[in-house]
Order: sequence, then C-alpha cells, then structure tokens
Amino acid sequence: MTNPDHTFLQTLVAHIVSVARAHGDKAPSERELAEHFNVSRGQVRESLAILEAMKVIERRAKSGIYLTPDVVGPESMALFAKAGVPLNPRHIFEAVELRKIHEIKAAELAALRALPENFDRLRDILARSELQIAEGDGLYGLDMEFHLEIVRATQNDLFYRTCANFYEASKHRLPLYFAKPERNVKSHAEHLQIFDALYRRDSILSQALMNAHLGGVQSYWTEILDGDSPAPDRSAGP
Amino acid sequence: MTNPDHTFLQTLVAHIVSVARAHGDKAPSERELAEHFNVSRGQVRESLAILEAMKVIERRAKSGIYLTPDVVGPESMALFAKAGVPLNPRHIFEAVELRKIHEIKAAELAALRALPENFDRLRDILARSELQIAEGDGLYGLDMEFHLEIVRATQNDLFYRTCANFYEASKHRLPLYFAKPERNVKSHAEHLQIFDALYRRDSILSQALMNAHLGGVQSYWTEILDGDSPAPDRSAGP
DNA sequence: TCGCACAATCTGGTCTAACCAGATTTACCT
DNA sequence: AGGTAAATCTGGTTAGACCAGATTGTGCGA
Repeated sequence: MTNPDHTFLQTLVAHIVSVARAHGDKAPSERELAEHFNVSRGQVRESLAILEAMKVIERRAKSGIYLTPDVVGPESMALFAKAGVPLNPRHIFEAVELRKIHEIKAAELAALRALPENFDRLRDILARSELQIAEGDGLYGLDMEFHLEIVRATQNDLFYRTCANFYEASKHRLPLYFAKPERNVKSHAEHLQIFDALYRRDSILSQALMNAHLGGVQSYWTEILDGDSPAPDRSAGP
Repeated sequence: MTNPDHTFLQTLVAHIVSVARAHGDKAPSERELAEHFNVSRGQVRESLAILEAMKVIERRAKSGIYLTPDVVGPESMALFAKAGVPLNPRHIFEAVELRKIHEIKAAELAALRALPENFDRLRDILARSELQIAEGDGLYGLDMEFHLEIVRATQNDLFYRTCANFYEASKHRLPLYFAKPERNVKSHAEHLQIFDALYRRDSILSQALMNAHLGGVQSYWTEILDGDSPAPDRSAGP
C-alpha cells in the first residue's frame, strides 16, 4: 500500500481517497492521519494545504476534511495518477479529448517554429524507439517524450507545461496500450511520418497526420471504456 | 475567493517575488517571513508548500528558499495575477495564444454539444452585457463569463477547468482592454454573432467567428507589447 | 417515549519552543 | 593570505498547548 517511491503527498491522497470512498465524503481528521503515518500534524497540514489548493479536498474549520466530489482538475490529475488513484471513465475521455485538441494544434505550430534542437531531440527519441521496438519492448515513456517534444517545439512554454500535466496523468495507462507489439510498430511508423512532415515544415500535413494518429488513440479508449461517452454530439437543433 | 488563506498566499508570493527580484533569486527565510507577517512559522510553511507544488519556489533543505526563475505554469498564473505580480510579455503572449487554441475548438464543440442550460446562461450573460454597455460601462468580467460558458458547453469539465485558470489570470488585464467604449460594442456584437452560430449548431461558423473574434484580441496585445513576439514563425526550411 | 437543553468531545486553525544536521558564514590562527 | 575550526543560519520535523465553533452524547423533563 505504501509504495516507497511515493511521495508523502501521494500516499496521503491515496489513503484519504480510499477511506473517503468507503465512509462517505469525510476524510480522517488531521490527528488521525498524523498518527496513521507516524508523522507530525504539521507535516500533514502542509500536504493538506496542497491538496486544498488543488481542490482535491476542502477543509472546513472546526468541522473536518471533505473530499471534493468527482473533481479532477489539470493539477490534480497527475497527482492521482502517480498515487494510483483510478480516474473514472469520464475523466479519461475528457483528458484524451483535450490531448487531441492540444496536439493537433501543436503539430501545426511546431512545423512552423521548431528549432534545430527540437529536431535533434525528436530524432534521438525516434532512434531510441527503434531500439526499443527491435528488442520487443513497448514504447511506454518514449511515446510521451515524442509527443511532448512536439509541444515544446511550439516554443510556447505555457503550452508545454499545460500538456505535461496531462501526460503525467496518462503515463501509468500507457503500458496497457503498448502491450500489443503491433500497436508499437504502428505508432512508431506514424511518429516517423509526423517527424517527416514537421521537418519539411508542412504544417497542414503535420496537423492531419497528428489528427489521424490521435484518432487511433481515441478510438482505442472508446473501445475499452465504451458506452460511457462524456457527451453525445447533438446534431439536431435545440 | 474571499478565503483569507488565499489572501495570505497572495501577499506572501507578492512579497517573496519583490524581495527576490531585488536581492537575486534567494527568498527571505521562513523565520523572516513569519516575523514579517506576524504569523507562525507553520503558517508560512503551509503556504510555501503550496508555492513549491506550483513550482513557484524551490525549498532546499538547510539552505534556503529559491525563486524558480521565470517559470509561470498554468496553476501559478492565476495566483500571480491575483497577487498583482506582473507577467512578462512572453508569458502574456503564450497565454493569449493558448487561449485562442482552446476557444476556437471550444466553439466548434460547443455548437455540437451545448445544452439548453448553456444557451440560457449565454443569453443571460448577453442580456447583462447589453445593460452594461447601455450604461457606458465596460464588459469586464462578462466577457470572461461568456467565453468560459462556451467552454463549459463542450461538456468537458477538464477543459473548462483548464481554461478557467487562464481566464483568472487575464481578468486583471481586462479593464485595460475594455476601457475604450468602441471595443465593448465591437466585442458584444461579435458575441451575439457567435451565440447565433452556436444556437444554430453551425460548428464551422462558430469556429470561424471565434477565430476572428480572438484574432482581434491577439492583435491588440501584439500591438501593446510589440517587438516581443514569443517565437517568430519560420517558414524557411531548417 | 419523545424532545430539548446542556455538557463532553472533536475538529481545524494557530502559535511557541525545541532539536536536528547539513549548508553557510565568520573568525581566528598559522 | 590561506585554511581550518567554530558560530550561525536554514529548512525539516516534532510535541504540546489553547481557541472556538461544530458535532455528538447524555440526561432531564414532559
């Protein structure tokens, strides 16, 4: 339960969520948490302050700590992922959709703005991907690196930081996706195409290829979590 | 909000940034900060934990507190804005660009997914805008409300939360933009057009109108902060 | 038995006072 | 002037205490 790799914040949130899921929305008191983890109350309060800032919990004076129900913001998503707290299907759909929105545009901008260093890094990532696949391993983190590097190539740091949150969150789900060898090969091939388009400064093609590439990812999740679509399109008038 | 805790966080970060800007990158010690604000060290540490989680500062054990240089992430931007910490032009450009990316897509999706309640809220916002303009006042927050409601209409809560951060950050700059009456009238007229397109479920038109609408905003900022573009487009090959 | 008031308990919020051990600075001696 | 040893500073962490409102429990009276 207490993964040694985990930060105290992560183990704390994992514990709080597990308890609150069982007994309702009220988390253990500060004193209980402090005793449970053998740390001081101040220690706990410091972490709780962060969780409150992330809107994961709400602290009501003289009453208790309450789990903010069903709220996953851009900041807390990465934390939940690292803490091993499962996201519900709706949140995953939302994240995937947002990722698609971001990256298609990122590909377009990256084609126009990428610097030599960006291409160098992309080349390096692709080379390592090649090796990984040759050895029969999955892409795992390399996929994330590739996509994030494209966002970085937009030279918009805020854009990069925003996307990094979502990637951190999806990182722990990647092993599942890349478990099948054919998906690795397919992804890598598409990455190569995208790199090519970027390098040729073809923003239209880059965009289109990224759209197709992410379409595959999206339909993968739709398949796995189907019947739980975040919001049906309504083509009819209101 | 009216949370006194947030107020302290804001004053704290404002103080830290002002001092660190002067003496270099090292912030006052916890004990100094505690004395300066007449609060306990624990109180300070709680806020510092949040700032560290936002990557605004870095706490090095037994050494000191250091300002993370020139880093403005999606979480800290709103805080800086509320604390009155000026963002540098590059960050403003980045935020405006990101906003454009988000909202054009939001308009497209909103046209397909908006619920009756979204249209109701939009209508209400537009009605209040009309009044505000009739009285010669600026749109201010109503502009933000309108745009955020469109994002909310995508039914993607994560999308909404992500955008809300950026809006919070730009809120304090709006009075400047809406100081000129003609800009209010123009914005409102465009909002009406956008609403119309959304209501007719015309995602293509909604997208196009939003693009044009935000293009105006973008060029406004380019004008004010010109010569400081975040990254020049490079159409030439690498 | 039901309902209400009072008391005990719990809770977050805040503060003062320590100790630790490494980082930093100061002072002193060669 | 150089280098080393001591004094100081710093974040990290803990224990204990008090406050005042919220919550819960108890017991009395109807």
